[in-house]
Amino acid sequence: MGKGRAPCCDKSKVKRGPWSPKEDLTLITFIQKHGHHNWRSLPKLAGLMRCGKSCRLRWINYLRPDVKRGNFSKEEEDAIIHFHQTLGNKWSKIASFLPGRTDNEIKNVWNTHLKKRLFPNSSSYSSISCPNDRPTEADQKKNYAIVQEERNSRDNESQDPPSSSHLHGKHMHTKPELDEVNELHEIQLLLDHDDFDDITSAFLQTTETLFPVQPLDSLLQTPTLTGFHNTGGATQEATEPQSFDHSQPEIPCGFEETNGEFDLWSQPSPNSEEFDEWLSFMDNQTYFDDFTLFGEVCL
DNA sequence: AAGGGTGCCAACCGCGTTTAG
DNA sequence: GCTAAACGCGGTTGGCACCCT
Repeated sequence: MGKGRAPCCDKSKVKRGPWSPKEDLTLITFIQKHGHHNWRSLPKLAGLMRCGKSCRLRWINYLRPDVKRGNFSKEEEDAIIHFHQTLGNKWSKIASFLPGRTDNEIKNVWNTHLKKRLFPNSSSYSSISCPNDRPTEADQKKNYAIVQEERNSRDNESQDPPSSSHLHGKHMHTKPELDEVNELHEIQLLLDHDDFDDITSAFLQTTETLFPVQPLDSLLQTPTLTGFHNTGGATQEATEPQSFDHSQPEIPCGFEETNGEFDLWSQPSPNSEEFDEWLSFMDNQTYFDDFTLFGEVCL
C-alpha cells in the first residue's frame, strides 16, 4: 500500500443516513437492469447521491429479494449459536448457512440477545474472537447448555412460544413494517423479477432443511467437521429435527485436516479435480439442488 | 404527561484482502 | 512484484421506539 487509503467517496457530496423509498426503488431498478458489477460507479450511474459502499450495504442487508423478514426462529437461533461456537465472529460465514439472513442481522441478534443469554455476567466480554477476553471452553459449553435448557422449558410452557429473540414484546418499526411494507410491496410489483421470485420461493420452501441444525447437546461435543454437524452421541435424539440426516458425511478428497478439523471453507480451485467433488459435497450438505446457484444467490 | 434510561437495529467507519493494471 | 482501487467484513454508533419512574 502507498500513502494511506483514499476515501471511498467525497463525503460532502453524498447523502447519508436512512434510505428513502425512492432511493430504494432507484437502486433496485438499476441493479435488476444492470447488476452490480462495480459498486463504486453504481451510484453515479444510477443517479443516486450515495456512496458505493452504502449502496452495497443497502442492497445486501435490505433490498435483496431473498432477504428474509421477521423474527428469528428457534432453529435459526440454534444455528447461530452452533456456528458461532465453531466459527466465532465470522458473521458472513454464519450467514451463508442461514439463507435470507444477513451477516449484519445475525451480528445484531447475537450482540443483543444470544450473547447476553450465553454470557450474562460478562459485561467486559465484547467479542468471542478476542482471545484475552474469551471465556474458557468449559464456560462456553456450560452457557450453551444453559441456553438450550431454557429453550426446552420455554417450549414446554407454551404451545405457541415467541418464535424470535424479541421475547419481550418490543416491536421496532425500523424495518419495513406497516406502511413501509405496503410501499415496498408496491415497489416489488413495479419490478420484473421472475428469476428472483423463483430463487426466493425455493429458499422459503426449503428453509427448514437448508441448515441441518445440530441439537445443542451434541454441539457441546468437540466438533469433528468445521461448520457442520457431527454425529453427536447418546444425547442427540431429544431435540433433533425430523428431517435431519445424521449420517456422517463422506469427506471428499481435497479437504485438508488441520487440528483435527476438516476445513470446508477452503474451496478447491474451480479448475481442480476436487472442485466438482466439493460442489457435490456442499450440495448434499446444504440440500440445494444446485450449489453453484446458491453461491450466486448469496452474493 | 414528561423526561431520562434502555434496547434495538440500520447504517457508517475503518481495516484487511483481493483484484487489476 | 508493486501500487492503487475496489470489495468485503466486523466493530461501532446514531437515533428511534419503548419502558420506567
